[in-house]
Amino acid sequence: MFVKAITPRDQDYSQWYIDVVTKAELMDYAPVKGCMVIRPYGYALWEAVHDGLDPRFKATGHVNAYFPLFIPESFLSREAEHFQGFTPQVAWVTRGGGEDLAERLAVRPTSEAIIGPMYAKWIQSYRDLPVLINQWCNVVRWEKATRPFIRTTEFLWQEGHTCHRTEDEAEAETLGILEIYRDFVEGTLAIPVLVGRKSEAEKFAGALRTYSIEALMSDGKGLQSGTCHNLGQHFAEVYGINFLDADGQLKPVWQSSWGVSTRLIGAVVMVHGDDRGLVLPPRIAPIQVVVVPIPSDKEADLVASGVASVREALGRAPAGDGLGRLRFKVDDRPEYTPGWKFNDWEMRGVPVRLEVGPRDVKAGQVVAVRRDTGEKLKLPADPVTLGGTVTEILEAIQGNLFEKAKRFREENTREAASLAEIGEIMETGRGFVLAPWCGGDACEADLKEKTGATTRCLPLAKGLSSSAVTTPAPGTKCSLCGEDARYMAYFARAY
RNA sequence: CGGGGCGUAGCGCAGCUUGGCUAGCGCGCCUGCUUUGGGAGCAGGAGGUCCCGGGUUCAAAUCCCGGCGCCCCGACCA
Repeated sequence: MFVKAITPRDQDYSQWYIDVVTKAELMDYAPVKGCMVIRPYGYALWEAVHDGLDPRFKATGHVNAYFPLFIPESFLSREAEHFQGFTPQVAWVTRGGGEDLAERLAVRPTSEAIIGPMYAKWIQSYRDLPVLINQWCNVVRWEKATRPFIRTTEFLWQEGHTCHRTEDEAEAETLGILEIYRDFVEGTLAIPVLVGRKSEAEKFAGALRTYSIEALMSDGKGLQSGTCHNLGQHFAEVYGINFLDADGQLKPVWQSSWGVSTRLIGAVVMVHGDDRGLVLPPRIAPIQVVVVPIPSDKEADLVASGVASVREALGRAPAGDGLGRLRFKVDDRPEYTPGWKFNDWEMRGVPVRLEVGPRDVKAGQVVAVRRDTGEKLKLPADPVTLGGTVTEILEAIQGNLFEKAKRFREENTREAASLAEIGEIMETGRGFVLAPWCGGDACEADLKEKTGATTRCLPLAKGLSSSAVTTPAPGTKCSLCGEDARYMAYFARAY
C-alpha cells in the first residue's frame, strides 16, 4: 500500500474526504465548532478561484466594494421571506464595548439587507443604472451539521449585487453571470455542471427565480456549486431602491444577486480526488510541477547540473492557462527520500512530477509522471523544448480530468418514469435522475421524504441564451404523482 | 435537533472491564553517522495539567456524578 493514511473511498467516503483535506493540508479544524482554518495550500486554491473569476466580473463591467459584517436586525427583518429563510442560521451580536446593544446585530449570512439600504441612498435616476457591484468577503451561517469546505459555519465567498432598469436586463445579468460560473467551473476547475433553474422550494429566500450550476461528486451526490438569483423588485420595494425613469415615473429597480464560495474547493476534491489523495486540475494547482532530484553521493554534481538545467527550462515556460509562468517547485529537501516525496506530492495532487537522477542526466532525459493517469514519460532534457512539452502535458491533464468527470456524470445520469424507479436509483448507484415533473410542492416533498432526493434544477431549454426551461412532450405525466408534467427536472441526493 | 463515536506527548492510539509498579506504543520532532530511482537504517535524546469540576478511596487515566468540547451519520441549509 502506498498512501496508508488515506481511507479508501469505497470503504468510507466521508472519512476519505476528511483524510484528503486534512492530510493534504488544505484545512485544519479550528477551536470553534464548524469553523476551519484554511491553510496556505487550501487558501491558494481559493486565490485561484478569485483570480479566475474576478477578471471575468470586471470584464463584464462589475466593480468590487466592501460592505459591513454587521447588519442591524431591523434591516434584515424588512423582507419577511428573506428574514424567515435566514433567521435560524444567523449569529447575533448583542453586546459591544461592555454594554448591551440597543439593537442586536446580525453577523451577515448574506448581504442583501445591508446593501439594499445603501443602494437606496445612491440610486436616484435611470442614469445611475445599472449598478454592478461585487464583494469578496466572509459570511456566517450557524449550521447544525458542518463539513470542511462544503458547509462551514463561516465561509468565504463572493457576492454580486446588481440593480437594473428593466426585468429583462436583470434576467440577462443573472444568466450572464451563470455563464461565467459555468465557464470557470468547467474550464478551470474541470468540473462539468448542469445549468438550470431551481424549483420554488429550493430557490433563494426572497428571490423571484434562482438559477444554479449543479455538479456530481464521485460518490453520486449532487452539489450546488454556484447560484444566481433574479431578485425581481421585492428587495427594491422593501428597501426603497427607486429611480426616476425617463418617463418621469418613480420605479423600483430590478435586482440580481449571485455567489460562489469556498465550497468549490470541496467540489474539486470530491470530483477529481482518488484513493491516493488530491488530484488538482493544472489550471488551479498552486504547484503544477514538482521536480524531485534523485540524489547520489557519488554523482552529486551530475544531478545538480541536471536539476539546474530543468529549473532554468521550466522558469521560462508558460503555465498554460494564460496566467503567466509555469508554477513549479524543486523539492531538494535532503531529509526525505525520493519515494517519500513521490507519495507526498501525489497526495497533494500536483499534476506532474519530474524526476531527475544520475541515470536521466546521463541519458539526456527527464522522467515525467502524470498524477491523473500515473503514466510515466521520458522527455528529452532539452532546455529549449522541455518547458513547452511540460505545458502540453498539463493541458492534456486538464482536458482529461474534465472528460473523465463528464463521462462519470453521463454514466450516472439516468431517466426515470416513477417515484419507485427514482428510489431504486437512489438506493443503488445514486447520481442524477432526469424525470418529468408537475412542479408541485407536495410531490417534491414526498420524493424527498421517500428517497432522500431533492430537485437539483430544471434544465434550461436553450442553454444560457434564454431562461426557458425544458418541457416534456405534451401528455407526459409527472413521474411522482401522475398529473400532467410541466417540467423536466434533475433529481439527486445532495450535500 | 435526533442517533452514534471520541477526548491520554505534535499526530494516531493502547491502558480503563477487575483502581496500585517510574503512564506506554507507533509515527513525527532534535543530535550524529550511513543512506536516497516508490513512505531508509542505526545510535542517542526531548516531549504529559491522562478534557474540566466535584465525589468515593490509603490510592483514580481507570469507579461514580455533573459539565465542556469535537467528529461522523441523519433531519434543515450554499
